[in-house]
Amino acid sequence: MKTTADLEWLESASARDLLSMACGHLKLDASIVALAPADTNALSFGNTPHEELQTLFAPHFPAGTDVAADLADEVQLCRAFAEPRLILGEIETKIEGIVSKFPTVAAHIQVGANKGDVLDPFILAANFDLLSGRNMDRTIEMTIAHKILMKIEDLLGGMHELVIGSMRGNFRVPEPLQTLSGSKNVLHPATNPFPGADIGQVPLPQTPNKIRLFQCKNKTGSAKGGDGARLGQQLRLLAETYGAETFYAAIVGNTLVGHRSKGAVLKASPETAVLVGNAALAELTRSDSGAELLLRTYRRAFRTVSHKTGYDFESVSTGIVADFSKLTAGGDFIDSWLHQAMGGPRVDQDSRFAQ
DNA sequence: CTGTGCAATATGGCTATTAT
DNA sequence: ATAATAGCCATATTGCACAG
Repeated sequence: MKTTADLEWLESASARDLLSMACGHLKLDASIVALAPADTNALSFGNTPHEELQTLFAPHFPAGTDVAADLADEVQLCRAFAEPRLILGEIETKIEGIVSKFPTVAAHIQVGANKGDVLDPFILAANFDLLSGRNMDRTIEMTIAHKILMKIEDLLGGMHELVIGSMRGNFRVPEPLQTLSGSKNVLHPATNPFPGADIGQVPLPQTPNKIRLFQCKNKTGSAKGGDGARLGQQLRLLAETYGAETFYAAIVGNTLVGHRSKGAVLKASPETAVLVGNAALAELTRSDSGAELLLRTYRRAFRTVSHKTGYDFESVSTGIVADFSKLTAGGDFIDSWLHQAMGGPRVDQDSRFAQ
C-alpha cells in the first residue's frame, strides 16, 4: 500500500534525506543539507517546530529574504506529504472553486442556489439597526461577508479531510458512491467498508494489526442531535468488524468541555477515543506541529488563490449596493426587499393552487 | 429548597454532493 | 430537478450535580 511506503520512507530516511528533498523542491544548493543533524531521522527532524527550523537556516541565507522561512515550510510540507506540490494544487483548486462561488451581484445574496433560501428581510432589518448603524452600505457588506464566511466554513471542513487524509500514512475514506445495501450508513465490504469514518491510518510497526479509523469534525459542537449516537454505533461496528482503533476527533478547540456529542458517542462506543485540538492532530498527523502544519499549508494556498482570482470584496460590495439601490428606486431598501422576498403568484406559494 | 453551571439533546437556518 | 444525506453554527430546553 502506498500510504505504508510513504510512512516507512519517513521512518527509515535521515534528517538529511528530508532536507535534501526540500532543497530539491526549492532548487537550493545541496550544501545546505549538512545543516541537518547527522544522527536524526527524517520523522523527528520533520516534526521540529517551524520557528526552530527557521532559526537553523537563517544564518545561511541573505538577511531580508524569505528563503529560510520558505525552506522551513518546505521541510514541514515534505514531512507531511509524499508529494507536497500535488496536494497544494488540490487545495488551491478547492479554494478556487469556492471563491468562484462568492457573491458578485445582488442576486447572489438575495436568493441561494436553492430557490427557497431567500435573504431574510427580518434579519436584514436587524442587521441595519443593530449592527450597521442604519447604514445601507454596511448592512449589505455584512450580508455579503456572512454569506462568504458560511461558504468558507464549509470549505474548511472539507479541506481538513483532504489535507489530513493526504498526509503520509493516512488515507481518506471516500463517500460511498453506490449504496447497494440501501444506505450510506450500512457497512458493505466492497462498496462501503468504513461507514462512520472519514480518515484512516495504516497499521503502525508497533501495532501491526491495528488499523486506525477517525471520524473528523471541525469543532466539538459540529455534530447535532442524533449524530453522536449514530456515529458511535458506526465506530463500534468498525472496531468489532476490523479490530480497528477508533477516534472521534475535532480539529479546532482546546477542551472537551462543552462537547455536544462526546457522551452519545462514548455511550455507543466506549472504546473510542474522543479528541480535540492538538490531541486530535497529534494522532492524525503523528506530529506535535500538526496545527502549525495545517495553517502553513492553508495560508500558502489562500495567498496563491487570492492573487490568482483577484476577488475584490470592496468593489463587489459597491456593485451590490448599486444593484439594491436600483431595485429600491429611492424608497426604503428593507421594505422593498420585504416585498421581493415574500411576494409571488399564489400558485407558487400555496400547495392547494399548485399544479 | 433554590440558583447556577454543565452536558446532552433539539430546533432552525444555511450549502454541497450524490442518487434518483 | 428534486430528495436524501452530510456538513456547518447559534440558540433553546431540560435534567443533574452541587453550593449556599
